[in-house]
Amino acid sequence: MKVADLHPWPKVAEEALAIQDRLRPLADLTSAGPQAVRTVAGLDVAYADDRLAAAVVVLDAETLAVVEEATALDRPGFPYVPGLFAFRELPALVDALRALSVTPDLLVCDGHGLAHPKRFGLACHLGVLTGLPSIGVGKTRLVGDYDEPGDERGAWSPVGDGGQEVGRALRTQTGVKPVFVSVGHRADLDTACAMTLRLAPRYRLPETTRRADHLSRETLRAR
DNA sequence: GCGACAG
DNA sequence: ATCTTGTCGC
Repeated sequence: MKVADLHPWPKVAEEALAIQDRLRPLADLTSAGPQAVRTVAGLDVAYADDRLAAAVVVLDAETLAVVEEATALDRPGFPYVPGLFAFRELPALVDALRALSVTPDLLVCDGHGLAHPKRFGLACHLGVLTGLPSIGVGKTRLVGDYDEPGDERGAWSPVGDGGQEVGRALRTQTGVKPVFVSVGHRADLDTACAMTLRLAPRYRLPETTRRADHLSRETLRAR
């Protein structure tokens, strides 16, 4: 699929923050989620020494069967800084997406979207660059406060920050720690949570990110 | 000054 | 993210 050219890549935090400020207005945080989601893409990155491997796995949203996979190798071009995480993984993720022959209906990122200190996490950034609906599903909280959701699968509680609901702590499996869902681009929070639940019928994390996680690791091993 | 801090 | 043995449970 086609992805817009990346903006000049930042070298230091100051430049990265400026880019987030410039792109933030482009994120669509109010549209209803996509009406017909037939394919969903999961993205993840694995690290080893001074290398990293990005993987994208497209699944049939109905059967969760794999439709297509793509990977890309890269070197970390930016240090890990909470809040600027996207600048570390985006180049490789975009390369992997470009190698895809199909254009997925939704992107499921491992990390946050709106639930970010500047309201522009990886999911928002990737959504803006691709123009595709995207959501963020993180394993741990980055910002905000929340009450522990009920113990049953499907239970959730709002994650509030600065007086607004930036995401939700969603229990995808009974008795298991919740995941943190937030809007990225062109998708509403209800749809994001519904999709996350559909994608996680058996495990805590959605099949999309589980599949992408495995693929990124084996890509690294295969060198 | 003291914590908190996606992956 | 990654470094790592055993252990509890379905």
